[in-house]
Amino acid sequence: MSKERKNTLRDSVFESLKALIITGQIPPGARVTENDMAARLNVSRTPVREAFNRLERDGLVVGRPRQGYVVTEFNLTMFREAFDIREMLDGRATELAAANATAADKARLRDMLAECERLAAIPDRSTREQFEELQVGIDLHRVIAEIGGNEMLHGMLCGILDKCQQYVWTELLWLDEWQLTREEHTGIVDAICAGDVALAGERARAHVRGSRENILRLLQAKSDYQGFFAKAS
Amino acid sequence: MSKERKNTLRDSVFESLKALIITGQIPPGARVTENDMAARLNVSRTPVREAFNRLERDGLVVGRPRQGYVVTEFNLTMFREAFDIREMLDGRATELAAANATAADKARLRDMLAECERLAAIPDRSTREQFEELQVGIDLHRVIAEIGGNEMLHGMLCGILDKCQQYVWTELLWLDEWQLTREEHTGIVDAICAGDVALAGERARAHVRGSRENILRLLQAKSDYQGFFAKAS
DNA sequence: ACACTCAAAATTGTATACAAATTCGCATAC
DNA sequence: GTATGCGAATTTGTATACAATTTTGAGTGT
Repeated sequence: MSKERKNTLRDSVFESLKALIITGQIPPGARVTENDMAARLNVSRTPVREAFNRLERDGLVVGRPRQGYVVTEFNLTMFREAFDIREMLDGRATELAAANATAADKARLRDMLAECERLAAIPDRSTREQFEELQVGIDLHRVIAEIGGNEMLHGMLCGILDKCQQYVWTELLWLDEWQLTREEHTGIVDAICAGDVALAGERARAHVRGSRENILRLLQAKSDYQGFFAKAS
Repeated sequence: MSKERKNTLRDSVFESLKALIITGQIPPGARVTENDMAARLNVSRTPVREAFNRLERDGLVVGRPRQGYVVTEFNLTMFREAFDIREMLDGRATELAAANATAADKARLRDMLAECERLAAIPDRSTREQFEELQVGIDLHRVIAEIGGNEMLHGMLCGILDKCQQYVWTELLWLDEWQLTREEHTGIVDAICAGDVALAGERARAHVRGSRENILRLLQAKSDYQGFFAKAS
């Protein structure tokens, strides 16, 4: 049991599995069985099974009756769907954040930006440090949604961001574009701090659109992306 | 086992419980235990337990460790949150439907409108028939999202609509306003059939906004709504 | 060499047994 | 009469046993 963040085994198994999937350590298309995971995490099948249920509900795995579970494979269509939704949710959440952010909230966002800059300034950084910057950058959006105050919206956006994180990290994408991402994040936080609701929302939406187009362009530039993306079923 | 729509007990238990909750037969705030439900549905605790997990993930029940589950209580804040999100999702889904609907899709929507009209024309209709009209009216939105083609958006909207259906039906609301609802639904379907993306989206958003304001007004007119709505925690 | 059959293995679906934690009530002390 | 403490009952958390179904592969017949 490498991670035990929650009280119940079910929750810790869920978090462990989600992390393994989102970070690509268990790649899309990989078959995962209850027994394997139970043995790997030193627990019985029961909590593993319940974790699988939640993962399936979150769209991270798909399971067919009596045939086992497979980490969700994604194709360009699903990618576009996710980013289309994320544009709406992220835009709205950012508007709410601009309307509601307290001084403490603003400081928290600035701290996260500073952490990104710090990680970016490390020369010849490792994959681990690159992943951390990606993580903080995505967490920024989660925190913005939290600040916005709509709990339901926050929860939905977190689910979408999990998928986006998996997409991006599994493909190890756009390492040269992170500078642009940091600038856009700064612009969003600036607008939130200024309390400019419309500007913050539009910058967030533009940021998501830009990320989507950027990633799509890079994916199509990769001649072998067919190997990563599942064939459309 | 009154309903067995799926292959697995877990799914049928989930559907049964969801129906009981959405229709208010198990009201918000009611305590539900695994043993009770297992006995009531003549199954063991295991499938009941897994159904509870999914219900909790969908926000229909809340469970605290070793304390049991309670049907989610809702307050005005959560109501506003849900309708705020629904306005976005429903609007976008309707735009997509207007862009993608085939002739068969359009016929299907028209059929659903006709069914609403038929149910509305019944004189002195029973609660059962009123519920059916509500059901078809909400299913109309589900079908529109399905036609839109964004699977992820469809799934998210269905979850929100479950909550909205519970809100509305539990409160037995706005029986006199159904005529207006039918007219708005007709306007939405008309725009979809005409392929007018912008108009369809705007009509859908206006419809959701109108429903929200309408329900809020009626709720606040009820002097005793405090008895139905939980105190803000 | 290929196809077909059947049995065994793998895997999930369900039930049940037990453990741990919380809640509730009753008895007792003051 | 009230408060406190302890134990029984309730309820979920976890593990394990068994059932049902699908897949796989070996073996045989042509």
